[in-house]
Amino acid sequence: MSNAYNRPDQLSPELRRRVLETARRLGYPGPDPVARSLRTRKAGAVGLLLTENLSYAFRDPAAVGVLEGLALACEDAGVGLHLVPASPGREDVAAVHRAGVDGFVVYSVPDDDPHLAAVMQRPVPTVIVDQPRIEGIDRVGPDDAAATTEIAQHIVSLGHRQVGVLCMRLARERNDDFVPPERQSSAHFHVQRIRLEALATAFSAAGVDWSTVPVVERFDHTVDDGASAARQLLDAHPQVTALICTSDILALGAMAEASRRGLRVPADLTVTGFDGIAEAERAGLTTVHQPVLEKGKAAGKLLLGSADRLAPKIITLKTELRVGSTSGPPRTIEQPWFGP
Amino acid sequence: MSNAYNRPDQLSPELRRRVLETARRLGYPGPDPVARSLRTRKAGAVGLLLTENLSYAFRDPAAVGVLEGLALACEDAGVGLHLVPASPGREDVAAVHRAGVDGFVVYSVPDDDPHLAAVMQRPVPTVIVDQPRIEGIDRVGPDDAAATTEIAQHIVSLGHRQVGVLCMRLARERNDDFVPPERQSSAHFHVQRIRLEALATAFSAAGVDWSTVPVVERFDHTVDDGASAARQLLDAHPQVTALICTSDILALGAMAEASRRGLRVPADLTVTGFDGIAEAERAGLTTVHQPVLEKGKAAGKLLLGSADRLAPKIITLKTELRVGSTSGPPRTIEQPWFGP
DNA sequence: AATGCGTTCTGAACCGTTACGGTTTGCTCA
DNA sequence: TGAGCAAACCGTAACGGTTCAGAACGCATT
Repeated sequence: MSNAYNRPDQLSPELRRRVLETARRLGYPGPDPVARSLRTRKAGAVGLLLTENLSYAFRDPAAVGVLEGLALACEDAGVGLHLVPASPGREDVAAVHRAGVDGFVVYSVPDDDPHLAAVMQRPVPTVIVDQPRIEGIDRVGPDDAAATTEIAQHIVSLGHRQVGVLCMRLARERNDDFVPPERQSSAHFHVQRIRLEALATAFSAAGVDWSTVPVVERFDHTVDDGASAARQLLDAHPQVTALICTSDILALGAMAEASRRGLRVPADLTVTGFDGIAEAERAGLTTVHQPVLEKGKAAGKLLLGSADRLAPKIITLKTELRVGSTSGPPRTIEQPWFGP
Repeated sequence: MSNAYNRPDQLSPELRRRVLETARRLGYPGPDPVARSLRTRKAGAVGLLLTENLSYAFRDPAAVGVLEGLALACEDAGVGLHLVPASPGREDVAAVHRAGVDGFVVYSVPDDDPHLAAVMQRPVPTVIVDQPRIEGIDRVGPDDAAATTEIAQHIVSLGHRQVGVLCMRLARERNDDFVPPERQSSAHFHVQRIRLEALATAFSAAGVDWSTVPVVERFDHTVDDGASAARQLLDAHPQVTALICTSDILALGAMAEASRRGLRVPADLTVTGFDGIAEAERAGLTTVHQPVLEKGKAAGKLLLGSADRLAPKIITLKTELRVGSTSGPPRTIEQPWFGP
């Protein structure tokens, strides 16, 4: 039976024909994939865990890039891609347990997420993209600290000393507001924490007191949120000359807000992003480009090829600072009352 | 064992504790999802078949909307979404057979696709989104003929008689060129065929000889392809006053090409789209809006709730003609040599 | 003490497939 | 004619759960 379908060489064409013919007559729909999976111990699918409304996942070009790369790798290997439902609010981990997959790719998840814990319990290989970084688990992502340092030094070298930061979600609890120092250092979203730390280090080295640098956080990740974050920051700190954003999406929002206020970029305000999405490129945004498609592809290949590997593998992706037309020297502050 | 995990009420807390304790000591990773699926005959996932490079699927906002809606429905039901690898070129149908899913959603597939045939052979419920329309199978989608007729009548009533059409892929074989009549009527992509037929009918009724109307096809579905299609059409038929596109993406490309040529929209050229994606809305495109998110959601709900339903269900979505700033009366043709 | 009843616990059957190894068949060659 | 051997065929045992029937047990009632 099985042979007739999967191993034509094991039986004569005549028998095969007969078997298939009667199978058809009996209305046999072909081998059951689940039973096959049980027997062969291969599910033929990789699971993708991302704790995020799928809505946002699909809307964020960087996330789409990763997804696309992963899908490409799966396609090559002929395995399916199983999206595990795990929206931020949901504590129900059953979906992770239920998923019939040969491995998991974890993307953009806070390090204290229960879904992550559930994944780690499953006896299948796991690859983490970007975050969180966990000891002994395969990981693919850029060197966020180095890349962020590069961008910070670019800003510093232009002469900026009054800067502000727009960042993405730092923890599972929503905080659409300024970020106190302890929340920065205890952020559960690893990538954001690393980037903030790198900024702190770089600016401190340049003589800027980091505790005076305003950092505004947004839970959701849309251009509009970037704009509102910029508004909140600039309302409270109109003296800042550069807005460093931890993503291009936020940066695009910041630019929209700048133009709304009549601020010229970069003459009045420098804006930088992170990721290097196409839209940012078109807008001439100064940003750090990272190869998102490659990231997803690498994750898929790593996972699919991870059979009987001993040491965990870490893949660090190349990033590149791309200086666009949104960064320049700070405006000279007119101080007429101190004038000659 | 099983009870300890899934039916705590069936045994004493003491025994449950002991069972779980020894399970942990033995390093038991929890019930195997595949074995469970085999026994319960529920895979806990729905398959999504779309014969398209995932790349394009993710790039097309209309497709993303459908995907998102479907993901939402899956999330609600706590089931996974299994993306079946099936790029256009690939004849390998094994992935469909291998997928451990409780049902399939088929989206944007030509009616002669082998993957579709494979899906139909599987003894699980299937829902088709948009196309192809198949007798006896659940379907969710708009009334393409009616919506297209509406837009055609809009164009006609504005006074246009010299029109051109830009359409998406009509068959599995690539044809980035003008479309002869027989290819139009035999198109394997049902939605495109219906729309072309509706246009033919509407314009014929308005006294336009459809066989003289140029139709240009593009295999890939990007803004750039829309632009190149418009270029090809306008180069050969500079007299057309309206470009009807079967998708917003193509229409956006057409507008880009119009501006490249120095044609004012709508003064010199009317452009219309189809879908009502956000980007089109922003551009003020005259288009037919369809609720893509609802479409995906409806498909998911239909599939998940299709147990023991007898008659196939057809859900027809509301569409709405949205007249924007890209359609207007045709330019008056200057014919100096026939002047008074 | 025997009976009845309700709860907790145990064991075996079953889900549909593939892997494995043993048996049959058919052929060649001494 | 029969040994030797390869190809073709077939039967059976897992894979790891869930389910369900019935055994064992504890307690109250007759």
